[in-house]
Amino acid sequence: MKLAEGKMEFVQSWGAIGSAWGIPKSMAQIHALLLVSNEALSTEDVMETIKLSRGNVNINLRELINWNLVSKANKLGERKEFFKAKQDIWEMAINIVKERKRRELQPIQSLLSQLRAEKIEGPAEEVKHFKSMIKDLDEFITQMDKLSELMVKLNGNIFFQRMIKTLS
Amino acid sequence: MKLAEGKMEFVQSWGAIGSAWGIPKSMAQIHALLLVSNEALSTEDVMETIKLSRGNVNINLRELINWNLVSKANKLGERKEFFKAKQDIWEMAINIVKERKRRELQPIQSLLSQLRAEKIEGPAEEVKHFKSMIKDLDEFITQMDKLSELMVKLNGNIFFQRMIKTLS
DNA sequence: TTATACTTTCAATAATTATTGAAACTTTAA
DNA sequence: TTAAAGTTTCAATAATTATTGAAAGTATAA
Repeated sequence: MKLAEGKMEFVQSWGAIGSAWGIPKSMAQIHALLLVSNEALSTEDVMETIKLSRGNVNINLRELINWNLVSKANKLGERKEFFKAKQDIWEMAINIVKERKRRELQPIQSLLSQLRAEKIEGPAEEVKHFKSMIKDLDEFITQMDKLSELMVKLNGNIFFQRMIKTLS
Repeated sequence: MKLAEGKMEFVQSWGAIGSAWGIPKSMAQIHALLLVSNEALSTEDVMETIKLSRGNVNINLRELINWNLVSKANKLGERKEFFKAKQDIWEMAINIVKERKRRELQPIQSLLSQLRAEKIEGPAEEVKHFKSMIKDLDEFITQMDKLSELMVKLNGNIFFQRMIKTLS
């Protein structure tokens, strides 16, 4: 298999996988292309390689930069902007976890703490069930939150990585 | 706040949150309703409470059963089927993790192992970069896979839960 | 066996989300 | 300055995904 084919296969599949992760297909494809590219690419390089419109590429590159998965790079003597994916996989994962946490965990937390603060009126038995459900969820989410922070803190800690590798 | 209002607020918000998690709104709403309900509900109970079509409720209940988040229950002397959410939050989380693993991790793993097996032709330097990217990703995904298995195994292990609570 | 209560299916439709592309804006070199 | 190169924006459109509802299917009691 030619290198170019391999790259394209990776780009296409990463796009499909992205969809399953709730990440727009183009965003995932662009990220994949930058990941497998040795050097920084321009907007036009990306547009041509994966046949996307300028607007799409521009918007998704910005989003990738927001997620801290991609950074701008300048090439000597070139006026254009170039883009490069951060290469450290562990760091990449941390950033995705952070982003998911923000999008997925935070809204739950604020809902639950709001409901916990309410005084609920109704049949004692049912109120008890409702309250305890909310409480359990809240505690669980708090634990997940801490687990993800732990992961961030242990970023690159080779000992921890070995531990996971060994266990299970 | 009345109990019924509290429940409905929870159901609505859980639906919105579900969307952010890539779970169909109706599915999340139905799950939420069953979570806060003291007793098992029939298809019609669900339809009426959250104003959804019969087909929708039927399909999503089946999906929730597949995920092992809901189970069927029979009521004495009733011909109808009733549905009840599994109440243990930790177990619920495990099942969601399993499902996500299946949907999100497995496709990546098969893509990566396929690409690792390929002989790639091209400029040595670039091939090296491509291969090492694929390898790093594969190793990382394997670690995540093990971490999730670990989580499943430690299901309900109060010691582990305390550890997380303390750390971070 | 048949009428009834209940469940499932799926083509049509609605709702949501992603993408395009052309116009407006910004920066730079001459 | 201003022309050219480059970037950003966003309303319109396309693509995808969820939902409906009516018709077909199944199980049960009499």
